[in-house]
Amino acid sequence: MEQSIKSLFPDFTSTELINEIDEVASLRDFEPGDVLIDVGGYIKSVPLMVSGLVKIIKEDEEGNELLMYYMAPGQTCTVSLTCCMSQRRSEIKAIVEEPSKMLMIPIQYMDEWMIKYRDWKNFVMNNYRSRFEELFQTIDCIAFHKLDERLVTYLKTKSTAKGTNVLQATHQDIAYDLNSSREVISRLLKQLEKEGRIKLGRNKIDVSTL
DNA sequence: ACATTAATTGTGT
DNA sequence: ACACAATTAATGT
Repeated sequence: MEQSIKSLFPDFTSTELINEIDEVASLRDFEPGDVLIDVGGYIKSVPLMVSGLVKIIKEDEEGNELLMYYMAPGQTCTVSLTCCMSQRRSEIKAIVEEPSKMLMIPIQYMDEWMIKYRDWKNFVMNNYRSRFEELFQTIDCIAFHKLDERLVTYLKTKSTAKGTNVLQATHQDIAYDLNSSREVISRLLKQLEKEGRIKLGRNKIDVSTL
């Protein structure tokens, strides 16, 4: 246990911190479709990702979604950190995409750990930085690039996040993530296939040649 | 193995 | 964006 925490979260250097995590955290399993946190919700525990994949989306009043970024093993939910520190409600929704395990840490430890453990603070800050970078990239993509380029970026991001070249998704799923329509995605995918950049199949997209 | 049906994908307007 | 056609996978008989 101790070893796996160390290798997953290299930022944790002090044994006191690791021991305390070991003590107060509970390991929980999540299934695809589970909602970690919804818009407007408060949070009671901060998750440390051990395995799996979670997607973070922004949702507007009409229920239109937009993929923000993925949360992968070794990371934490930045939003839940801000939420618990300032007692604010969540602006986003987190949906489990692949069976996942996470260490749940009750939020009452957060304030204390920030002061007590330098390495915890580092971890949180590093996490912030990488999340911000990802977000900037996403914003850049939305603001300055056409949908076809966004789609390519999306496919690349998704395949690295999932660690596979064959993505399991319907055109509709992708359309939701990019806040577009299914027909448009179908046509763009078809185009990419014609260009020989991907291979299409029902419910799957082979991205290995992208 | 075949028919039925639901889900996914393709296309024209 | 909508309507509909075509194709594919899943399921029952």
